[in-house]
Amino acid sequence: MAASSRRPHMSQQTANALAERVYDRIKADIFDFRLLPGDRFTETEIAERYKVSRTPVRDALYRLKREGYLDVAFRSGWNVKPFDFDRFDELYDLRIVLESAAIERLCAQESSVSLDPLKDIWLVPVAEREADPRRMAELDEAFHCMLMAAAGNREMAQVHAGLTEQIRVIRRLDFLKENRIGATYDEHAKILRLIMRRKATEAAILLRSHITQSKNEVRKITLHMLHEARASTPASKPPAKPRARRRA
Amino acid sequence: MAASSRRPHMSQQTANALAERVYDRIKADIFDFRLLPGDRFTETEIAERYKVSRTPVRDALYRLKREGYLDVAFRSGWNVKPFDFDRFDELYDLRIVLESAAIERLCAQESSVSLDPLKDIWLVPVAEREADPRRMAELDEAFHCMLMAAAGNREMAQVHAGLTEQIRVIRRLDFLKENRIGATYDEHAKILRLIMRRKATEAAILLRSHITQSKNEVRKITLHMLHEARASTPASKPPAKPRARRRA
DNA sequence: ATACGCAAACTTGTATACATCATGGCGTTC
DNA sequence: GAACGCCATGATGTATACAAGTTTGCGTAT
Repeated sequence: MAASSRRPHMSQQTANALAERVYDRIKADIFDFRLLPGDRFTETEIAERYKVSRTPVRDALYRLKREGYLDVAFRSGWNVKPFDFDRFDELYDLRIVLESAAIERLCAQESSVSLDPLKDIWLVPVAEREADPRRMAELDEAFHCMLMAAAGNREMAQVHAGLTEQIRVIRRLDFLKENRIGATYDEHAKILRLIMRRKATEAAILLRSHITQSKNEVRKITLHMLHEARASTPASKPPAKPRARRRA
Repeated sequence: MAASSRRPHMSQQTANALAERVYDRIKADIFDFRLLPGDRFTETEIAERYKVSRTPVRDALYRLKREGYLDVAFRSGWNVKPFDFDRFDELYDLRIVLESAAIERLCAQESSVSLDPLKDIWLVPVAEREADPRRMAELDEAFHCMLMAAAGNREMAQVHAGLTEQIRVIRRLDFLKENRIGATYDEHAKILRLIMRRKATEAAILLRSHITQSKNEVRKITLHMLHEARASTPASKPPAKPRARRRA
C-alpha cells in the first residue's frame, strides 16, 4: 500500500522532483528579496538558469501562481506579485478566527492532551529562551501550528498551514526587533497557561491581541526591508537578473 | 480537420483553455458518479478520450489531485480517491467556524449593508419557494457564500469558497429529500432575521445546528447513492470505462 | 524631429518524442 | 502443480518541437 496520506512525495522515488526543486528555489528567491515584487521573467530564463526543461518549470510557476506569489501574462512573461498588505491583514484575521476556534476546542476537550511539547518549549526560564531570530520564527510558527493540530481538525489545520505559508514571507521578519522575542515568549506562556486552566474566552482575547500586535510590527518591518532591498545595488549578487534584455 | 467546432476561437486569452476544459469534464465525471471512488485510469486514456495531448491533461489531473479528488501512483496510473466522511465532517466543522465568524462581523458592522439580495431570495412566501433540488442546491450555496462575502474578508471568503467546492459533491444531494427544502428555507429566514436584529450569538447557534443537520442528512444520502451507482450496470452508458484493459 | 507602421524576435500554450522504471504475464525450476 | 524470476509492456516524468500571438525596435513618411 502506498497510501501516504499527507505528502504525496511518494517515498524516496522522484515524483516531480525537478518541479519541486525549481519551486523551492524560486520561492526562496522571493523570500530573500532576490526576486522583488514587480520583477518580470520568463519560463526559458528559469529553465536555463536551473538546467532543466520548461516542463517542470511550468509546473512550479503555476503552483506559485495559485499560491498568490506570481502572475502570468498571456503570452508575455511572468511577474512577481506586489505585496498586498490588505491581503496580509485579512490573512492575519483568518488566523485569529482559526486559532480562536482551536483554543475553544482545546478548552472544551476533557483530556488535556498533547500540550506537553508546547510547555517544554515555552514555559522555560528566561535564560533558556531562543535568541536567533530565524530559529525563533520557526518556533513561533510551530507554536501556532501545534495549537491547531492539537485541536484535532485536520482540514482546519491544513488551511492554517497554507495561511502560515502565505504570511511567512513577511512574518519571519517579526523577530528582527529584539524586544519582540521576549514579548512573544511572554504571550505564548500566558496563552498556554490560560488554555490549561480552560479559560477559553480569556485565552482567545489574548491570542487576538498577540496576533494583531505581530501583524502591525511585521508591516512596519517589511516596508523597511523592501525599501532597503530596492535601494541596494544588485551588482554584488547578480544570480537573479530581473529582466534579461539581450541586446539594445 | 473536421473538428472545426474545436477551432481555436479559444475565447481570446484564456490561459490553459484545454486544461480547464479537461478539468471541468473530469470533475463532472466524478460528481455524476461516472468516475467512482477507486476507479483507475491513465493520462493517455484521458488524452485520447478528449482529443488533446497529455500536457493539458496532466495540468488538470494535478489540479484535481491537489484538491483532493485524485491520487497518482508513481508510474502506475491515477485513481479516484474514496469518499472520506471524516474529512467531510471536518470540512463541515470548518464551515461552521468560518460562517460563525462572518455572522459576528456582520452583526458588529454599523451599516447593515448588502443583505438585501439575500432577503429577496429567502424572505418570500412559501408559494414562491424554489422546488427543483438542483436549483435549490445552488441557492443554498449562494446563501452561505454571500454571507461570507458580506462579511468583507476576501481570504476567509476564498477559503470558504474552496471548501464549498470540496463538499459540493455530496452537499447537492441534500435537497433530494422533499422536507429538506422547506427546512432550509425556514432556517435561512430565521438566521437572516437574527442577523438583521444583531443577535450574533443566537444566529451563530442556529447556524451551527443548521449546518450540522445538513451534514448528517447528506451523509446518509451519499452512502445510498454510492451503493446505487455501484450496483447499476454501466452497460447503458459506457463513455467512462473505469479500467482500459485492452485484451485478456 | 516626430509619429506611425511593419516585421522580427520572443513568449506562452500545446503536442510529441524520449527516458526511466513499476507491473504483470509467462516460462522455468523444484 | 506451485512458486520464483525474467522480460516485454506500458506508466509517468522530462525534454524538445511546433503553433499562435504579443511586444518592441527600427525604418519610413510626414
